[in-house]
Amino acid sequence: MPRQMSQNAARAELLATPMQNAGSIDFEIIELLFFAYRDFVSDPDQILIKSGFGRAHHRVVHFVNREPGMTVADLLETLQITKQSLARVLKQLIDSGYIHQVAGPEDRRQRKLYPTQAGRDLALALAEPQSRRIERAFEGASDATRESVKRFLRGMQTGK
Amino acid sequence: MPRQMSQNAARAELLATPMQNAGSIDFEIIELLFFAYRDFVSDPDQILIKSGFGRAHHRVVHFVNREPGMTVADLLETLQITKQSLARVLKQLIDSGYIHQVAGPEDRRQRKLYPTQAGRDLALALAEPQSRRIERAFEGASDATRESVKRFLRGMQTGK
DNA sequence: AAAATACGTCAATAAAGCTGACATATTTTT
DNA sequence: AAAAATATGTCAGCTTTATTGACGTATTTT
Repeated sequence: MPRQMSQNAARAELLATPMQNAGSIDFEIIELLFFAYRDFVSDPDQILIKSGFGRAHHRVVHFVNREPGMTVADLLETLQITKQSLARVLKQLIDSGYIHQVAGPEDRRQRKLYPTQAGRDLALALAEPQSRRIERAFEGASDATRESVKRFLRGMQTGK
Repeated sequence: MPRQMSQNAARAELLATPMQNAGSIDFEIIELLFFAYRDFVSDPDQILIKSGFGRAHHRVVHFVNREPGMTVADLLETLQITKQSLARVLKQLIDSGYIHQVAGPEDRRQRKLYPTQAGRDLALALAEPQSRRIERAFEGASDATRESVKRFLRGMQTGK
């Protein structure tokens, strides 16, 4: 009987109705973004496990390859993490020969970051399955549709 | 002179050319997805810090609200994490009164999960800024465009 | 009665982030 | 020239979120 009562008391507070698209909130697209990104990063994650690297290494290798010569400060800004968080990951990539540092030619305090050939190869290998997944998602889509998706994704950024 | 030489040796391996859209790989959209998701989760993150919760709690609260009565196994499948990872987060949410468990009516081994009113309120509060951001990204877009974006995001999922 | 299932939990570990503090080299400002 | 600011590196300690492996309990299925 006491157990029965506490169960009833609890049940009284519970909501059994699904939270649905209400009050102008589109829960469906919120979930779609979650699932899309979850699977999007799962591809490179599998590859990275073999090298002993993680998602953080992927991001660094990617952006340094996209913009060789970027500084540590640029990278911090892009990734929106702290200097100390980046330090460990960056050091491992430098020690492993994927990234090199060069003192800035004008401002010698700066450390400009460049990929090695191994770093370029790694970045390409990681991008490939992601690219395949994106192509699959775009299958049959027009150029206009592709542009619409890109415009949407750009609009999702805070900096715009 | 030795310093000069080692610098030259290093420079020989470096790649100064940006990794651009080549070999059918669209790096731009890969980055757009990264930035879009980075900012998309930053909104709820700010709110969650106040409650002492994290991103993991958000995901659990969201899905339990979306599908009240889902089991622990359902949640593990959805989030694609391990039972032990979920355990701590779920326990905290139950102890804090955001989620309740009820033994399954047919299969009493199951623990069906339901939000409390506080849990529903939290899920809504977290979804609101995300919804605003999505609306901003869709500003001026047609219904057809919105559908195209959703179709793309669906296509990004492994399970499809 | 035995096996499988759903869940909970203990222990140990790792990756990735954080804050704060401080050091060094270099450039800019006063 | 001296002082302040900047770019980077590093030390130490901490937190969150995840992992694997092992084991226990209740319940259902075989």
